[in-house]
Parts: sequence; structure tokens; C-alpha cells
Amino acid sequence: MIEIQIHDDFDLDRIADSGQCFRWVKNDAGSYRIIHAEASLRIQPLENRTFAFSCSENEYRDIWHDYFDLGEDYRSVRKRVSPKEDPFLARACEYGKGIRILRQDPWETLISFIISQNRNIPAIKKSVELLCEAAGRRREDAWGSYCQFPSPEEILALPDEALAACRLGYRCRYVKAAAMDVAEGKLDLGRIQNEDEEEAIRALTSICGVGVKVANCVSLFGLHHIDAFPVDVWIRRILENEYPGGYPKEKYSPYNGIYQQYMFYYYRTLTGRGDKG
DNA sequence: TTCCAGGTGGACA
DNA sequence: TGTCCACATGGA
Repeated sequence: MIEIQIHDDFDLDRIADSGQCFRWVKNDAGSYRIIHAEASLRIQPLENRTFAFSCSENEYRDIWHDYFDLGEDYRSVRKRVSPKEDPFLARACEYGKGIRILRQDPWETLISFIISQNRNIPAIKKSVELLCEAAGRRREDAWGSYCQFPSPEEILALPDEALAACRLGYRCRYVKAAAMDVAEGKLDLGRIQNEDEEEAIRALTSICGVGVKVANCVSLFGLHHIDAFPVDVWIRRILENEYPGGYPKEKYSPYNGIYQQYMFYYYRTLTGRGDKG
């Protein structure tokens, strides 16, 4: 267990509620359990911007510092927005202060956002958890057992009935197609992580069931291409209602993904979301 | 009960 | 190229 003081924007509740991660679990004491690839973490907010991490110094430096994107200065990114020139985005930045774009596992992000299509966030969380329990390896840590996110091979080994039991609906075949492409090496997530955003989108949309929106989510939340700009039903409403003259993407490059996330969180919370998950 | 959700593929003009 | 619709499911 180590204690780390974080000077930049960092709000666990807002990150957990920002629709980018589906497996964070909040405990009674206000701490979160987070599972990331092979690692698990318990993180507890303390006083004065300090957080207790249930890991070693080495693990923090090698895994969690990157996972929370603590090398980026989000305060500066927020300050780039002028309240006079763009009052809506300035309000969104202030409201969502503390959100960070996590550097999540690309494979988990791909499957999670394939599952996300045309569903609300509580339903996505439920299916992702069912999939982990059905196919992921069970592990133990100091707080009990949990399941890792299943590998492509583990998903492919799952009988059709077991996959259907994860309540994926018509997305079952999309999940299998993605697992097949990655298992066979047709899609190399490690390679596209180092490619530019355009090439990443092209490669991702070659998978059956992955369109432009899901590809942008994977690009942003899994490959950390922070200029990616996923447009879902909420962002479409924002663009229609708040930017009838057009959204100035060029102006906000290369941080469009971060601003997108502030706007998504702000608008969804403000206008009622139909879920409280 | 009805509406809607971090959409996409496929048919058709 | 653009538009329309079916697709599964569950939360509110």
C-alpha cells in the first residue's frame, strides 16, 4: 500500500461515471476496485489530494501511473478553452473537472465497445461482467476473487449458448468476429497502437460489427489517440443543439477526445440519462 | 407498456 | 452516396 499525492485533475467518481470504463466497482468506504489486464488495484481517496494505492512503488510506476494518464496535464487542457468564445465547452470542462482518459487495454476496450452499441451503460456493464465470469480466468487478491477480461482464445472457446447467456443479443457474432480477427492475427492491436489515428480507424472498421463510432472509442480509450472524437447519440445532440454552425475540431486538436469526454459527461448528467448506473 | 440506449450491416433507390 | 430499417435486451 502506498500513498500518492496527485496535483492535477483527478476525480475517481467522475471517471467511473464517464462511460469509458465498465468494470470499476465502488466499495462502501468510497474506494474503487479496478482490474486492468493482469493487474488489480484498490484505490482509496484520502485527504488533501492524496490517494492510497494497493500496490508497490514499482507497480504504480510501471502500470497505474500510465493507466490513469498521470503524465498529461489536464488542467492545462481545460484552460485552453475560452469561456467567452465557447461558453458551452467551458462549462462542460468545469463540470467534468477530474475526468481523465484512461489508458485501458485495447482488446478489452474493443470488445466492451462492440457490446456497447445501442445499449445504455448499466446494460453494458452487466454484459461485460457476465462475459468475464463466463470466460475469464478467476483470480484472487486481498479483497476476494475476481475474473480477468477473457482473451480472444478464451472467448472463441466459449460455446454459443454460453456467449448468448452474456445477454449480448445480436452482438454475439460481432464479438466472435473480433476475437477471430485478433486470434488469427488479421488485426494486430499492438501494431495499430503505434500507427496514426486514421490507420487505426481503418483497421478497426475492417472488423464486422465495428463502425466509425466504436472504432473512435477504441482509438480514444484503448489506443490513447486523444484526438479521436466518438460521435454517439449524446454527442450528436450536443452538436445539433450547441454547435449549429459546426464544431471547431481543428481548433481543439490534438485534445478533441478529452473535450468530447467532458461534453458527454456534462450533457448526459445534465439532461437526464435514463440510467443511474 | 413504451421509449431509448456511447450503432452497425445490409437492402434499396 | 444517402436513407431506411432490423436487430436483442434491459433499465427507467
